[in-house]
Amino acid sequence: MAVAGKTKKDVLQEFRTTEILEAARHVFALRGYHAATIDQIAAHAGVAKGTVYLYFDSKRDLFLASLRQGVLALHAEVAAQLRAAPTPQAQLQAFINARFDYFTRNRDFFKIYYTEFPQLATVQPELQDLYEQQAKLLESVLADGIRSGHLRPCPVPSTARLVYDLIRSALAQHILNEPADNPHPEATVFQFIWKGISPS
Amino acid sequence: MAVAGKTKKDVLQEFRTTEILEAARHVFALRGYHAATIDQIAAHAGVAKGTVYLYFDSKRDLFLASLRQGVLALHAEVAAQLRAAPTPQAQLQAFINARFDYFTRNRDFFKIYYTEFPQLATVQPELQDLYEQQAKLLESVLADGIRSGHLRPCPVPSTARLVYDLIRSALAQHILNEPADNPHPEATVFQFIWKGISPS
Amino acid sequence: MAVAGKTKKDVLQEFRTTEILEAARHVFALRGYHAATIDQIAAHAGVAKGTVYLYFDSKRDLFLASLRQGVLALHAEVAAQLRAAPTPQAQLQAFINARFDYFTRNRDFFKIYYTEFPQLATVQPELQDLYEQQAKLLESVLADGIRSGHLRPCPVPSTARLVYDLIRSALAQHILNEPADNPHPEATVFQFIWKGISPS
Amino acid sequence: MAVAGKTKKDVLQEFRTTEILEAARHVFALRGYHAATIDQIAAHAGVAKGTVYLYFDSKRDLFLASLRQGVLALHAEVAAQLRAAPTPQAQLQAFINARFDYFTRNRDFFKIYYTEFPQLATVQPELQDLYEQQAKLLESVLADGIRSGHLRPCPVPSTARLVYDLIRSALAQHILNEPADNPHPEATVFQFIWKGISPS
DNA sequence: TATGAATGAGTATTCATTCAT
DNA sequence: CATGAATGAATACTCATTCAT
Repeated sequence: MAVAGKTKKDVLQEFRTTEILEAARHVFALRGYHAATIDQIAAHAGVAKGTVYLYFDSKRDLFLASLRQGVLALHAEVAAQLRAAPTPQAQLQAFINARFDYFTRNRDFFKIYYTEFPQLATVQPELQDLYEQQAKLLESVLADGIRSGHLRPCPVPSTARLVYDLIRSALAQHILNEPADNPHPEATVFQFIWKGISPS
Repeated sequence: MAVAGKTKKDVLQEFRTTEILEAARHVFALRGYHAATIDQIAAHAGVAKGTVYLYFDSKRDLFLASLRQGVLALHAEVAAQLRAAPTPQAQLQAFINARFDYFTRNRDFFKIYYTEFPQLATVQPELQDLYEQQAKLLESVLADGIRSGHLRPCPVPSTARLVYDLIRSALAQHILNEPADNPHPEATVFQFIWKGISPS
Repeated sequence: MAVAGKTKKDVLQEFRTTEILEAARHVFALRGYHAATIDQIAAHAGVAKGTVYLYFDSKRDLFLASLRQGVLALHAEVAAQLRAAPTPQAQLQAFINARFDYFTRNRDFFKIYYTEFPQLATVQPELQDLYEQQAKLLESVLADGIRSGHLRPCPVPSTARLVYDLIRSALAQHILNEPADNPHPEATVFQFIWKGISPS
Repeated sequence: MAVAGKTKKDVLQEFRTTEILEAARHVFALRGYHAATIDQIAAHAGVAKGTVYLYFDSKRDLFLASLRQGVLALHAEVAAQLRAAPTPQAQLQAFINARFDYFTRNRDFFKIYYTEFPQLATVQPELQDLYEQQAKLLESVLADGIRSGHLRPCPVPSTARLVYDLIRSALAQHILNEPADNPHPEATVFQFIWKGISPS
C-alpha cells in the first residue's frame, strides 16, 4: 500500500495533469498559442475552466509545461537509443530514428515544437536551454566521432546545430505535410548528413 | 499632365506604403506578431492609426504584405545572382551568398521570417507558396546540375528543401545569435552541402 | 449522559465557531472584506474551506456574524460598566472607557468596524440596527441626565449620535494611527463632550 | 480663437472626462467600489466601455480621480468661505456651512467619501493626504483662534480631527438618512463644537 | 486623404460555493 | 462531521477596426 504511494489522490492528480497537458498540446497545435483559449483546452480535457488553474498557474505556464514535458520525454528516448548505439554512424542513425519515431507518435507536440518554439524561445530563456540541451547530445556524438577518427574534423557546435536543424526540417516535411511523398525519409536525411561529416 | 499628376499621387502612395511596411517589419520583429499593435506601427511610420487602414485591410494583411514584399525582394536578388553563375557549384554559392547578403541587410525581416513564418504558414496557404517558390529556385539548380552531371542524382524536391532549410538554420545562427563565433559561415555551409550533393 | 454527550458536541461546535470567527476577523481586518478569501480564513482557522460552510452560510454571513458577535460583546461590556456608574458624568466616562478598553483589546475588530461598517451598513439594514443599538445606550444616559438636571436639555437622538461618532473618531485616531501621540485620549474626549452637554 | 484654446477638441475631452467622472461617482455611490463595474459606469456615461479607458487608466484610477476631483472642489469652496470669515467663530460656522452646502449638492460624492474612504485610505497614502489637508484648514482656524484668545487653549491637531469628524458624522446623519428629522443641523453642530472650544 | 476618438468583441483569471468521498 | 477538488459565473482590460470630421 505504502509502496504505491498515496495512490488515490496522487493518481488522480497525475491523471488530471496528463489529461490537461494533452488537451493543451492538442489545442495549442490546432490553433497556435495565442488563438488557443483556456476554455477550449478545458473543454477538450473534460474539465471546467477553473480546474485548469488548479494544476497550472497561467496559460503561459501550461504552455511551457506542455513543451517541457514533451521535450524531456523526447530527450529521454533519444538518449536511451544513443547509449545503445556502438559507432558514431549508428549513433547518428539512432538520433534520427528516435526523433522520427517520437514525433510520429506525437504529432501535436511536433507542431507546437516547430511553430511556436522559435517565437517564444526569443523571450523565454528557459526554452533556449531546452533547445540547446538537445543539440548537446549531438555535440557529444560528433566530438566522440572526431576523436575516434570515425568523423572528419569540423567545428562541433555549429555543425551540431546544422545537423540538428536539418533533421528538424526533414521532420517538418514528414510530419506537417500531409501528402508524404517519401514515406521513410530517415535514410535520405542520414545519407545527406553522413556525406557532410564522414571522413573523405 | 495626367501622367505626371497620377505619378505624383502614386509616388506618395508608394512612399506611404513602403514607410508603413518598414515600420510594420520593425515592430513585428521587435514584439512578435501578436504583441505588436497597429498603434505602435502607425507611430513608427509617423502616420495615424486610421491611415494604416487606408493602405492595408487588416493587421494580418499588413503582416502578410510585409512578408511578401520582403520575400519578393529577396527572391529577385537571389534570382539575379543565380543567373550570373555559370556552374551548379557557383550557383549554390551564389544562392547562399545572396541570402546571407540580403538578410544581413534586413535583420528585422529575417526575424519575422524565422520566428513568425512557421506559425502562420500553417494557416495561410499563401505563405506556403512564398516559401516554396524559394525552394523552387534551388530545385532548378539541382535538376540542371544533375542533368549536366555536375551533381549526383538525388530526389530533387526533398533535397532542395533540405538544402534550403540548412541554409536557413545557418542564417539563424548567424543573424539571431549576437556573438558571431564564425564571422563568415557561408563557406562552411557550402562545404557541408556540397559534400552532400556533389558527385563522389 | 445525553446531556454530557450533547454538551461535548456542542462545545466542539462552539469552539469551531469561535475559532472561525476569530480567523475571519483577523483576515478581514488585514485584507478588507473583498480582498479576504475564504481560503485564507479557513487556513487561519486551521480548518478546510468546506468546514467554514458548515458553520456559516456564506462569506457575507460570516462577515456579519463576526461583526455581530464583536458588537454584542462590546455592547455587553459597555452596558455592564454603565450600570455600575451612579451619575451621568460617570456614565459618560464609563461609556468612553469601556469602549477604549474593549477596542484596545480587539484591534482587528475595530479595524473592520471602522473601515467596513459604513460601506456595508448602507446595504445591510441589520447592521444599521447594531449600530443604532449602541447609540441607544447613550440616548438613555442623555435622557436620564437631562431629566435629572445633570445635563443641559438637547435633542437626544442626534446628540447621542454626535457623541457616539465623536468617540468613534477618537478611537480611530488612537487605534489605527500607530504613533500614539496621546497615550490616553479618553480624558480629552470626555472633556470635549462634557463641555458640549453639561449645564452651563 | 486662440484665446479659448483648442476649443473643439479640448472641450470635448473635458466634457467626456466630466461625464465619466459623474457617472463613476453615481455608480460607485450606488453599488460601492467593488460591486460597481466599468460597464455600468460606461453605460451611465453614455459611452462604450473602451472609452472609459481612453480617459482613465484603470478602475482604481477612475475611482481615485473622482474622489480627488470632489475633494479638491470641496476644499476650494471651503477655503473661499473661510477667507471671508472675520472671527474664529465665523470661520467655524463657515467651515460647517460650506461643507453642508457642498455635500447637499453632491450627495453621491458624500456617499463615496463617507463609505469608501476609510476602507481605501488605509492602502492609498495619497487619500490619507487628501483627508488630512482638510483637517489642516481647521487646524489653522483653531491655532489662530487660540493665539488671538478667541478660543480656549487645546491640543490643536487632535482637536481639529475631533471637530472634523464630528462634522462628518453630522453630515452623515443629514445626508444619508432619508428622514431628515432635523432639517438644519448646522446650528446644533456648531453649538456643540463651540461649547467644546470656546473660552470658559 | 488623413485623422484619432470611439467602439465592443474577446479572454485570462479569481474565488465563493458545492458535493462526492 | 470534515474535506478539498471541482465548478463556472463574473469582470477588468486590450486592441483591431470603423467612421465622422
